Amino acid sequence: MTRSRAGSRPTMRDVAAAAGVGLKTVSRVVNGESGVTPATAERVRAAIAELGFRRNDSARLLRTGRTASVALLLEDLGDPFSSALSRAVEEVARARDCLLFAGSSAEDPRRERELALAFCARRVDGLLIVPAGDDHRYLLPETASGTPAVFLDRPGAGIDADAVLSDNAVGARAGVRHLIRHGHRRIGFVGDLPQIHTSTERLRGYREAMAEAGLPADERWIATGPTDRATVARAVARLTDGPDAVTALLTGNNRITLAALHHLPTGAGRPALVGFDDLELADLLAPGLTVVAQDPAGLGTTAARLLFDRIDGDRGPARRIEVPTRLIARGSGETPPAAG
Amino acid sequence: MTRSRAGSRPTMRDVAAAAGVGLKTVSRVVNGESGVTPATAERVRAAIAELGFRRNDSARLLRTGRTASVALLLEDLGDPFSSALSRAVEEVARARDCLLFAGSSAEDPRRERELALAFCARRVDGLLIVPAGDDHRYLLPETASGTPAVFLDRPGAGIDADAVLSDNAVGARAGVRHLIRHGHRRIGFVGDLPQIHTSTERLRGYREAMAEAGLPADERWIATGPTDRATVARAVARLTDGPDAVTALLTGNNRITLAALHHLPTGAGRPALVGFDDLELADLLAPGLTVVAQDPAGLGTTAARLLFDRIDGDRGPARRIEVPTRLIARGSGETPPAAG
DNA sequence: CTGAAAGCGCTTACAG
DNA sequence: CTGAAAGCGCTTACAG
Repeated sequence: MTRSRAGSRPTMRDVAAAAGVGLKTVSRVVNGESGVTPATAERVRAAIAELGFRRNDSARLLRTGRTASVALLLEDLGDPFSSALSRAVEEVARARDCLLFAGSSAEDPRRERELALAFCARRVDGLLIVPAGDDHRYLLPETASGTPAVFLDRPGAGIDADAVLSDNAVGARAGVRHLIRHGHRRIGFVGDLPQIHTSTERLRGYREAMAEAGLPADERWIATGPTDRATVARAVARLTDGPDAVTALLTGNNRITLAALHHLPTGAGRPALVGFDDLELADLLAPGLTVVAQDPAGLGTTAARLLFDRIDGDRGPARRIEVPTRLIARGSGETPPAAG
Repeated sequence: MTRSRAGSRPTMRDVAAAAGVGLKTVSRVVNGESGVTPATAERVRAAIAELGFRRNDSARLLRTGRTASVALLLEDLGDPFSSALSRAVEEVARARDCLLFAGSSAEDPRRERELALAFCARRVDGLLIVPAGDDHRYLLPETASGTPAVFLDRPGAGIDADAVLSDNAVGARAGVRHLIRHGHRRIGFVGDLPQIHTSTERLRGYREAMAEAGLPADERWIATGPTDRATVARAVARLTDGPDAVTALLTGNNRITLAALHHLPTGAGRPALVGFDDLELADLLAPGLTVVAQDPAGLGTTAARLLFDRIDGDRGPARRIEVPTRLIARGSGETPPAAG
């Protein structure tokens, strides 16, 4: 080994010296450019192998002006929704030889901002954001400087940017219609905090379905708030108790559905249930869990494609794309209303 | 706006010109270094605000020699195990102001290699790998050049590197002991392909538990192979049928457990079941699913800490750390053997 | 076919 | 307190 300094990596300059050629010739060989005699190329390749040289892409990209990377900012990289979405984004990025930075905001707006700006400082080619905060004006200088951003799952606020969303209202409406079709009239909705966009949209779908069927949507049948187990348990208990108790429930997301499943009575007295978001094992429960399934992979793929269109120079007006949800009937949403 | 060129980002040089100061003074203000009069600093800050300047960290890091990023190479970013692991790694990285590249090998050794080398070419400070291939000599030049690698879930091959693994044999042994304790004597094992390290280790644990209880481990009770639904269904049918049918099963991973749950008879005739890997909703099944749970977050945290120790200069011999698994009894593993 | 010079956007080492 | 020069490891634009 003729390494200049041990522990530090050889550079093109080292290779050039070892092969007795100019820097540019090494660059030509490394990049497969034409105009190098086979003999010279061979000498260069030998030097590369001997030194264990690998081109520093960070340096190359600095010169080139792009970074061949995009950033994906999620709520929580560890939840199934985020991870299915990430996987789809990765696949699109990969087809473009683009690497992926990933990070979680942990639902903290300040952390979202810090991470997003850190990615911008690295000069990622584009940004995919599942927003936690409700003010994204901090991104205005970045998008104005040419770093496109696409919002996912929820729209950005205070910024005119692309957004790729589930058709939340349509999906919730479909879920409630399904319950109505199975004979339910008193249907409850348990949702997330009202300041969350998806929560509001799903509640809107619930109201629309009730209205179009000529059913009242009694405010006592609607509960929105934190989604921890205890709070949801109380909400479920309230809605399913007393003379005006609901006979069916639409639960507004994954966590709420899980909490409800734990606290709902089992057996004949159990209200019908449709959950928003699919769950692993949902088909193995008894009865199987009927859900309005989102398509996280579809969201990821759509958003990533849109982002790359922007990176490629699409300057059209901001778009909002809705990705369809799908009702999957498995049993829990098809039980008839209990007598009463 | 006095931007030099629209669409392209302002640089420190632009800021310096706008503020009428030298480049180095801008650098001082941006980095919060001392030795700038308040008045000068104020002029610089005004120029920064007016131009919408944000320091290019990629350029800074090129000069500095590190990249403040690590790469996480998973089997599939979209599966729950990977995503829980990623989340833990991210948290450790974040505490070090380090960004995270993430990628999936999709269990393709060639893709693993491509991605790993692409990360090395970006000069990540370190590499975390859940290996797909069984030959990692391609990494030798990289680790020799000072990019540390830590293997996760399975050890690397052909390279003397750190590895952080689940205590697979111990966990499987605990699962089988649990079944024995509940009266089972004929216990089956359905595992992944024998060339997979975790599969072999879990099978070893199974054999150890049988041996220490003085029970035969009839080869007809052991099935290893692909983990698609159909293959597992056939294996389960074979093991649970006939006069020598097993009364209990240890399923060697998540996918196998799911397939088994779909194909096992329900009700009284169902064999007892312990699954390796926990599943969401496992406690809502009837009976609840008894599992040997891995600790993906623990794996991620441990591996990330080890990696940063290496990045910080720890040159000690390669370590192998085993992260404990945990038996969670929920019902399916506590049913007594069916008469016969 | 080959290579010296300049530059990507910063920081480092140094001089005033 | 301030800044001009050199350099991180490459590519670009150009000249031989």
